Amino acid sequence: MYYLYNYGAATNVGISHYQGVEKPTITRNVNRLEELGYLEQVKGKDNREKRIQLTKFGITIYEDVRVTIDQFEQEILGGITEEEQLKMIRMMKEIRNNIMK
Amino acid sequence: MYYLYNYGAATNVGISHYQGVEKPTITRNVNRLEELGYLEQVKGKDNREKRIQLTKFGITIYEDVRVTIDQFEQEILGGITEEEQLKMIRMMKEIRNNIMK
DNA sequence: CTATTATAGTTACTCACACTAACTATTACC
DNA sequence: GGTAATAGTTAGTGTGAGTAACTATAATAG
Repeated sequence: MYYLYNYGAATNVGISHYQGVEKPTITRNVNRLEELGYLEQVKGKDNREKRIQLTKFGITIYEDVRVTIDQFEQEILGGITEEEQLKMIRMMKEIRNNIMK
Repeated sequence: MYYLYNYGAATNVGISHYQGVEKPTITRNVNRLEELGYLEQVKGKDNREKRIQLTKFGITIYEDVRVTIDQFEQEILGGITEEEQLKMIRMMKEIRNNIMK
C-alpha cells in the first residue's frame, strides 16, 4: 500500500520486484487487501497484466495508518537525533550494498 | 549454541528467557541440534529439569561457524568505522528500550 | 505467418518459525 | 499432605514466503 500510494498503480511483477519477493506472495497479499476493499485490479493494455491500485477507501485507510505508524516511529526514536537517524540509514544502505555484491 | 558456548550449560527455560521465545520453540530446536550431535542433555539435580550443553563436536562446529560468521560480518561492515558501529549498536539498544516501555 | 519462446499471473504444495493450550512429572509451600 | 508452581513435551494452529507447474497472452525468429 505504501508503494501504490507513493508510486501509483502497479503490476504484480512490479510490486514483487519492489518488495523483493516472488509473484505468488504478491497474488496472495493483493487478494487479501482486495477482499478488505483496499485495492482494486484493472486490466492493463496488455491483456496478460493487471494493474493494481488503491481504492478511495484504501487511500483513506493508508493515510490513517500512516499517522499511527509515524507516531510510533517518533516514540521509538526518542533520544536519537535527526542527524544520528540519517547516519544510521546511510550505514544500513551501505550494509545492504555490501551484502548484494 | 552461542549462548551455551559463552555461558555454559543451561535449561530449556533459561534458553527461552535468553532468546525471548516460548519453551516449545526451545524443545524443538534443542532436539534438532541434538540429532545433529551438537548438543546433549543431562539431568540437573532437580529431576524436572534437563541441563543442555554443547558436545565436543558441537563446540568444534560452533567455533568453525563462528569464524565464517565473523568473516561475513567484516565483509558486510566494509566502509563503516568501528566508531560508527558502536554508535549504531547504542542506537539500536535505545530503540529496543523505547519499544519495551 | 506460424512455431517457439518469453512474460504475467495463478494454483497447489511445501517449508520454516513460532505461538497457545493442554498435558505429564516433579518440586515447593501453607 | 494437598494445592500450587515449575520444567518440559505434545498437538494443533497461524503467518509468511518459496518452488513447480499451469493458463493465457504477447513477442520474435525462421
